[in-house]
Amino acid sequence: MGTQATDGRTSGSDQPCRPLRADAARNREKLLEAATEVFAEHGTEGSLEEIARRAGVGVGTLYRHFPTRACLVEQVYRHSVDEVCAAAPRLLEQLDPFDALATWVDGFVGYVSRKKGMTSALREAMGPDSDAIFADVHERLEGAASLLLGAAQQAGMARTDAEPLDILRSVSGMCMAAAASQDPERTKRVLALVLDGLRYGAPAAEASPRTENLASV
Amino acid sequence: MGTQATDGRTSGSDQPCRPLRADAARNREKLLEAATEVFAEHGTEGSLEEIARRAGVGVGTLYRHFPTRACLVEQVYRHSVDEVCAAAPRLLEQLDPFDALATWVDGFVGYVSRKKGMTSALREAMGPDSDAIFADVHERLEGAASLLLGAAQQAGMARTDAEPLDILRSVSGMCMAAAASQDPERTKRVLALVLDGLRYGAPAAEASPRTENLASV
DNA sequence: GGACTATACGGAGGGTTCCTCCGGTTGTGC
DNA sequence: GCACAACCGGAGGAACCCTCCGTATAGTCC
Repeated sequence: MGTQATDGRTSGSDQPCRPLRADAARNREKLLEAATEVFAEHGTEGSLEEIARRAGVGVGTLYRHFPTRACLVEQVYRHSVDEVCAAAPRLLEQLDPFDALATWVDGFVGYVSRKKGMTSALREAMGPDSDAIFADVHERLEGAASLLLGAAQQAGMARTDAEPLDILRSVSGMCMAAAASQDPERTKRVLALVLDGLRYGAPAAEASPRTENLASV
Repeated sequence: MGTQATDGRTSGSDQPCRPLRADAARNREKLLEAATEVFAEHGTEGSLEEIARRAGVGVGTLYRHFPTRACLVEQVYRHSVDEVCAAAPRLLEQLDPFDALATWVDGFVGYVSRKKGMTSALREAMGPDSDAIFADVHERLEGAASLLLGAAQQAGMARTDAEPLDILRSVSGMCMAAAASQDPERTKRVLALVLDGLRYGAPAAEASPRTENLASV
């Protein structure tokens, strides 16, 4: 559930201040989860009191951890990215390289749709400061994609002329378009298409499409 | 002040229902103006009560005319487009073709910066229905630009290989970038640059840049 | 194990905004 | 000039925002 890299303080500053007290850390985690839910349902404008309620915590606690709505949005966003990135090496241990890639991409779709209004909310609230966040996130996502694609390529299960950014771009682009047309079925179809395209022309090609067996969203 | 094409009912449906009563029409207009102001100042999330207050009208009246925030945003948006489009032929009567074009583009800058958060607010609130609005608006804007550019080209005052969409795209793109960098001076400079570029290579070229005398925003 | 303190918690409360509802007012057609 | 449909205003209940402070507890030192 929790990712190992998320027990930092509220802000991005990495000053070595004393770690959170146990109960505080617990509540922080619960708040983050509740906020993820609420933002997914109602967008970034969802009620903060609702979030506190779902986390089983008073509003005061919420405000102490995240003094600002933007601050909360940022942390939820980072948390979401953490999870996606952390999944990459884990999947690689459990599945064969191509399936790992396919499953990861499926998770990435979830990430993209969850982050829906977050980026614009962040950009609006933090101005130019947001650039640093996005740059960081971008880099980490590319790293994860690179890891998986590289493995699939080395195993001869993905064409060698594809690049990590190709995947990120095409998938996130697809999600935007699909979100606009409100059609989850289409998302699935196009996703399968991209993945098959990725495999097409790979050295070890017995390219019978079998991208159906994704864990569905 | 009012544009001739704006006395329609609240929604986009063009059913020929009886015209608004005189006082209602007045109030509608006042509300639209107030909303334009408030949205420009505080974005699409500006207070509705504040809008009613500025229009010198009760909230009830506001809600009767515009049952939904999205509805109000849409009308303000359309109203804004109406004004920009209606200005084109008028300018063409009053000024020489190139000055008309330059002045219009200057007004267009105002429009772009005013519409700041509106498009995303609309898209969010109305989903796929918003596409029709944007298509319509897009077409009308291109029509206006085409009228002015055509005239300038015929008069030999603008290069002939430019197209209306070039202007719309470059100017609105410029505005976004400029808005991000919070620098109105830069906007002016870049705008002058675009306009001079438009004139460069025109048949009747005594191309001494004189794009300074724009009515400033 | 017990006591002490920095840290964290909860929720009451004052202010703002949202939206609805209905009694009173006014424009319009006859 | 009259009657009525159309319109107006703003009170009021609900939801939300954010702050503040008395209370509870985790961590530490003896």
